[in-house]
Amino acid sequence: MKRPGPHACDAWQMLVQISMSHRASLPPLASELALSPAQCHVLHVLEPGRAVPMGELAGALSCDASNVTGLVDRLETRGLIKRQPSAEDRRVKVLTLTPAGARVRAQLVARMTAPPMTLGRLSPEEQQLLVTLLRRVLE
Amino acid sequence: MKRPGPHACDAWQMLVQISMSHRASLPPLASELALSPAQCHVLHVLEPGRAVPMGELAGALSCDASNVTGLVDRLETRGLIKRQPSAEDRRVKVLTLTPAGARVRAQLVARMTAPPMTLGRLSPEEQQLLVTLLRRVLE
DNA sequence: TATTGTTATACTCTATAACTATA
DNA sequence: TATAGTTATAGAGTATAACAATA
Repeated sequence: MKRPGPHACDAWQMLVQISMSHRASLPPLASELALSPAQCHVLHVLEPGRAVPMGELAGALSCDASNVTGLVDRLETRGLIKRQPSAEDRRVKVLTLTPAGARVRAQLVARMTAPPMTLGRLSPEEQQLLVTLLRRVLE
Repeated sequence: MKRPGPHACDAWQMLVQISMSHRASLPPLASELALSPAQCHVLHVLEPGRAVPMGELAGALSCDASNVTGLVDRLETRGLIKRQPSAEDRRVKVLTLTPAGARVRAQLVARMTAPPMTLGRLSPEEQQLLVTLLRRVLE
């Protein structure tokens, strides 16, 4: 892979700016769904139909495994996710969304991805272009 | 202002994706500087040379004022920021970075905005274009 | 022996409610 | 009377270290 390139810093700096303001927008959004920001992050990682080992979740959240135990406890108590021992390796427990959890996650994603009005400053063609560029950055 | 537009959802969805993965990257980065993610957010808001009232910080973080008190307490104890009563309204306390705080913030911003290799997938011209588009979305 | 997840502990983050000082 | 910030309190988020079960 090539080096990031001359304008990569500028571009990334703005993406970081967006990320930080997105971080600030999460608490009120989470509050509407009676979730914490951390719980939102868990639900965002747990895509419907996917079974995620607890250790993998810890990796996705960049947090300690002991922390995941507590997060999962609370979400499981609320009936949004469930944990089951893995068939192959019985040390592992895999997480899946419950139907209720999938509904809450859908609401979460819908609100989280409601585009801000400022995107309207770009023409449809420019928006399409932005999508194309970001898609390549994300893979 | 116009409505967001047809491709705004796609674009914003990808920006959210970037934001969530950026959220996951913050804990290890913060840890290197012996900070918490919340403290990083405070330092990020406190640009060098700017005096920010505590209430304004609470707004920028979307959190309660009582929470800001604790965050500021700990950062002040570490000598990274200082709070002073405002001259105009003595109920208000304004926050500024100390020289040490400015240095830590500079390190933080430098590491936070180190562009990921994936930006190298775009040509310099495309990176420039991305910068232009994002700048207009950000204002 | 090494690894996955849990528990115990301690500290930080966070909101709510009551309070103080100022306007 | 209203507002900015603090304090007290309680619960959630988080890491470290010790532990249990499994590999």
